[in-house]
Amino acid sequence: MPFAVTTFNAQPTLSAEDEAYLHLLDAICQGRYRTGDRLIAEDIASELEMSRMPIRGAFKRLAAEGLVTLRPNRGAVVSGLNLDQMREVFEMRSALEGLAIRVATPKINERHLARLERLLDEMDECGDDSSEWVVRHRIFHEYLCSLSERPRLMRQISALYAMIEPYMRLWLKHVDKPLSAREEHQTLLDAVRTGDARHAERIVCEHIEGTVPDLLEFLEKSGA
Amino acid sequence: MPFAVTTFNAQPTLSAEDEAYLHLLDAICQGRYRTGDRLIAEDIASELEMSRMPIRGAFKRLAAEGLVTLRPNRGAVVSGLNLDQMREVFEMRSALEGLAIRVATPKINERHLARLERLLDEMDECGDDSSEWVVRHRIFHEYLCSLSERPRLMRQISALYAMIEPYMRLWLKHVDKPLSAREEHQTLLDAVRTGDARHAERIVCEHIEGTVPDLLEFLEKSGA
DNA sequence: GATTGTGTTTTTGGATCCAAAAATTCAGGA
DNA sequence: TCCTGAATTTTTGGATCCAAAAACACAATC
Repeated sequence: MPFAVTTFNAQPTLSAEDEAYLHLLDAICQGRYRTGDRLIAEDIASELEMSRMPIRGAFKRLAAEGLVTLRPNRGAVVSGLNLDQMREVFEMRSALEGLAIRVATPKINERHLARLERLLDEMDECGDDSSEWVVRHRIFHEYLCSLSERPRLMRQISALYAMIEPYMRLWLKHVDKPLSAREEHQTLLDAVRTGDARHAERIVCEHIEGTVPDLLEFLEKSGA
Repeated sequence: MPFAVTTFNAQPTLSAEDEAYLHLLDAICQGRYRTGDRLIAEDIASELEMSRMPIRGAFKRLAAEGLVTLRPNRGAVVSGLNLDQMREVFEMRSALEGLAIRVATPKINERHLARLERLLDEMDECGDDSSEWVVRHRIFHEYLCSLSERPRLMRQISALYAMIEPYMRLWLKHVDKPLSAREEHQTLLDAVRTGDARHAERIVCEHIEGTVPDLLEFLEKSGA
């Protein structure tokens, strides 16, 4: 039984805690659990058919990422972001994605660019399904950042994106996404293509910070 | 018993897990646990006179911060940083502290500046005690960053500093700290004083990135 | 009707227990 | 002597158990 085994067990049977973590992460990102919701370990445990223990572990991980808040003896609640915190997260995203793109730019070749173009096309292709657009938008940004080959930086960027994802979803469900979206991303790719790292960095920063006012205005009106 | 109580219990009896976390964080930052050391939950549990459970929680928190690595079924080891990872952490520090200082600059008044000057003096005062200098250096940087009033950004910066602290300690124990240190920090404060946020940002970035080559060279030679 | 106090239920944090995985030891063979 | 591999010991991840804290319900009082 030489190599068939490894080919088969491609999924290395993720632990109960991983399963719980993924489940909760997904539910929060999709907005199934909302800001302020209390997460009751026991309920989730029986829902996933495991004991309360791995759930506790998952809570801690989520708390470390800032997605839930852990009050001593009072359990976990979904954190959510108020307007100030939202601004803060976008500022951090801007700084870190800027860095990622700056580092990535000199490493990017034609193959990468072709793939990035394709990811942009795929964003366009999802038409009115704004939820799907958010998913693909994230994939585009994360793939671009990943070309920096900075794992720790990547993890941080992903964590930040997870926090804003439910709000992005909410926003784009209720307003049309700015027509400039495709254009902006295209501009970004063009900047990357020229190989001017600092320039590309500036473009992402502007791109990210540019969406903040509109998003905040929407959230303010919808009384989040 | 109106107010005496609250005055008394200023320390809200931190949980077993918090205690474990703080103990381990301290031990790692001080270099008492070294890169690659296996952390055996049971040993630490009996050392701190508690069960293995809160230790496991602390491991998870440390893993989320990147200070330890958790291999499935094979426990926790102190992560440490190789040269590439070191570079990455400094890049991230540069981006995030740059952001913090940029946000902080317009909020800084004379009182803050006086305090910052005093913190610089305190760094000078510790003479040859390089370990103490590292502590005060961190306090200076973190106080300056904290003036940005961005809690999430602060936590991230602290986590990054925790990772490099043992190496800073090692470095400054074996080489004299650059005489330019005081000068550089003074330049930074001067920049902040002018109120030019972007300029101050550039100065911190240069300050942080400037220490990387020397530190890396030292670590390379000492074969870390 | 609002408020306070008390007794009950829920939920949490931590301890202990157990099975499975990994490390370690050690005996036998090249 | 140096490998190899089975038996033993550690160590881990998860389940269950228990005491203490918090939430809840509800009756008595103002």
